[in-house]
Amino acid sequence: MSTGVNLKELAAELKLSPSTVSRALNDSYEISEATKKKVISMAEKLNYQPNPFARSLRENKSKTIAVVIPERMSNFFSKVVDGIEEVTQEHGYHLLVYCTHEDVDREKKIVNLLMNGRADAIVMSVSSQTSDISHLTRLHERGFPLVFFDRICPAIPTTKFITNDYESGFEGTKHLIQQGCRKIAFLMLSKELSITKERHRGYLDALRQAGLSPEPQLNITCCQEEEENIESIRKLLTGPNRPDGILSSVEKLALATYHAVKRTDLKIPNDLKIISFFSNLSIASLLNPSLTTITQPAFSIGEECAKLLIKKLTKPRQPDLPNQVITIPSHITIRSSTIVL
Amino acid sequence: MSTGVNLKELAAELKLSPSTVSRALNDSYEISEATKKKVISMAEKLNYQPNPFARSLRENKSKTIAVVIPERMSNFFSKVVDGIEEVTQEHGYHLLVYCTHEDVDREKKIVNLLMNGRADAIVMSVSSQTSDISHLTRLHERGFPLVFFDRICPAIPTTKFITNDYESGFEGTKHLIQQGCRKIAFLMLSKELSITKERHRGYLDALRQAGLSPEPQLNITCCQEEEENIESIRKLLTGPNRPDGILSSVEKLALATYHAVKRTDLKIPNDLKIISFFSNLSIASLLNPSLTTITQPAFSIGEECAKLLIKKLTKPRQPDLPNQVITIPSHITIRSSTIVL
DNA sequence: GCTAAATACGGAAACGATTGCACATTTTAT
DNA sequence: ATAAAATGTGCAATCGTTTCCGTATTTAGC
Repeated sequence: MSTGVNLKELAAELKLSPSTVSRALNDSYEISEATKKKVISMAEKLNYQPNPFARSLRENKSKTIAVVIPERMSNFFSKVVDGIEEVTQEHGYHLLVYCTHEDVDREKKIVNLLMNGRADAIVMSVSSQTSDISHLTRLHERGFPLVFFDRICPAIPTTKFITNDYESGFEGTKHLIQQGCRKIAFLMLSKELSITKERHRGYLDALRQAGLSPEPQLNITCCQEEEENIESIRKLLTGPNRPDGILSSVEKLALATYHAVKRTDLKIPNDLKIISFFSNLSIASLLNPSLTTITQPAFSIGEECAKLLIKKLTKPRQPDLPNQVITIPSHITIRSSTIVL
Repeated sequence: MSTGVNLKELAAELKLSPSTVSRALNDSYEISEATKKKVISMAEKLNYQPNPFARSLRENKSKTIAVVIPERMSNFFSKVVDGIEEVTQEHGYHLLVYCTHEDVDREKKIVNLLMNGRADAIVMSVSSQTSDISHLTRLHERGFPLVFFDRICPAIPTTKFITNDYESGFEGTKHLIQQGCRKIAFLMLSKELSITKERHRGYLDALRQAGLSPEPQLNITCCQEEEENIESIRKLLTGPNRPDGILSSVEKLALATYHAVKRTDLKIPNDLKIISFFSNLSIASLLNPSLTTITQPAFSIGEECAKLLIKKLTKPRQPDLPNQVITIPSHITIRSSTIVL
């Protein structure tokens, strides 16, 4: 419906051939400065816009990057996408954004759809339900540029961007121990997730280093239903084996914990201390009491993913994306949820 | 790089012509069931994926919808996009998502980029800085399918989806008055915004109905810098003309108000009552005190936008999008920030 | 003054799909 | 038995670019 002029019409108007006009617009050395000027001014006058599909078809690239995330209602993922957009937009790239809602089947469908070349690359964070990664290996084996961030697939030999999950888990736990906690629970979304594994490893090592023995009942695997999570945590908090500290490996479980605590007569931080991976600093300081957070550099992670891909896609003869894990450190901000005054 | 088989190769493999194969895959009546079977099974075997750009070029449609929002870090906009994706995905549509960061220039650039047909339609919420809407009228005049939601352009004759802003502003203010407020401030992002105007109109009418006179100094226009907003609000709260109630027309300003209050020794709800348009229910109830909210049906808004566009784009001879405003009502949830026990 | 190179441009193929038209074969109608 | 219609398939144009060639004109070199 939005049919402006095309190259042929523009050429006819200029009494030139389409090939000349195309070259002029692409600033080819074969075209004289005089005709370049004429072509450009006429193109502007007629508001010529090259058809992106014709170009994509011919050049076999779409100037589009697909972003696949498990949820939109998360400060972390929103910031990552902002970071990606910040650098891709400068280079004229467009962003297709897909949300899996933590559903592997949806993830597979999306990935399979993307195999037809609609996007030149994918940057993704896998769903918490993803254990079979055949759809991703297939994609990668076809040579499709793919980078992971945060929730990565270690088995796929490409570049991954993460934060220092192990250290953060370790330091977070250590902080709780230093504040006097002896029974520390670990909250996670899924055991499959790379981030859970690493953060949990840090948690365990910190416990061991302090001479505390890990208790399996203190590891809580949550689900997608907020209400269900709140109840699981409430039961934990009112049960016989009540923790005195909580390390939450994802943002939403910290909020669930606050909800759960409201249903008990426990007080944070006196009866329970909590620290969480959390990206929404404004909210963290407004919670009551304010939440001690491990803040991931979400925006930077997005930027780095995008920079790498842009380099790969725009420079002439780039090698495959190297199989490496790039770590951008998080930082801990201590607030009231772990400090008894 | 991800070059699978194309139609010609698939046809060669089957010893058929490309046209026959194309028709078979598109379930044309001209092709016998026998060959359809053969073609389909071979297509699956070779994992044939039609090239989306060739198809788009030929059919002059992209199966893509562009979404333009002012920010990603907002529960409201995230939910709207989720709603849009929910219905578009079913119909095989893809979503290009752009964020203007409340910047008109970025908005114009994005809209101009979209004029080349990369997307079949646009669904958008304008930036708070948008007063010149020439880029949008141009788009619409070219016949480009365009729908607005929440922050709409009343001057552009197309379909817009909003919530009952006037009534919500009215009822919210009325609620504050019923709780004893006499000096009610109104917080907004920009006077230009459709939502500000309507919500403010409701606010003014509620004041008048209660015999209260509106005071211009109680209308606070905020900006993009959270810290700056917090300080403006703090000054308001500690100044000589201190309000005893606040109606915040957007989510982020409610949070800024909570921050500002923390810097004073005022107590919510005793010294100050607050109600806000707010979509993150989980957070609203965790704030201290919990926040009385006007909740917009974000997901439904997204769904409705998408349903309308899908109908327009997939049914054969659809008329232009009608010039109408469709209202989906918000609802007020009273919590502690407006109720003195 | 004649060849060689440089300059500036046009013609046409190609990218991968869809589709109007033609055509051969079979079926139906008379 | 023959014309007409129905069926199943192929050829080739088309969508709007880019780019490989080819070529005409000018400039340079000796």
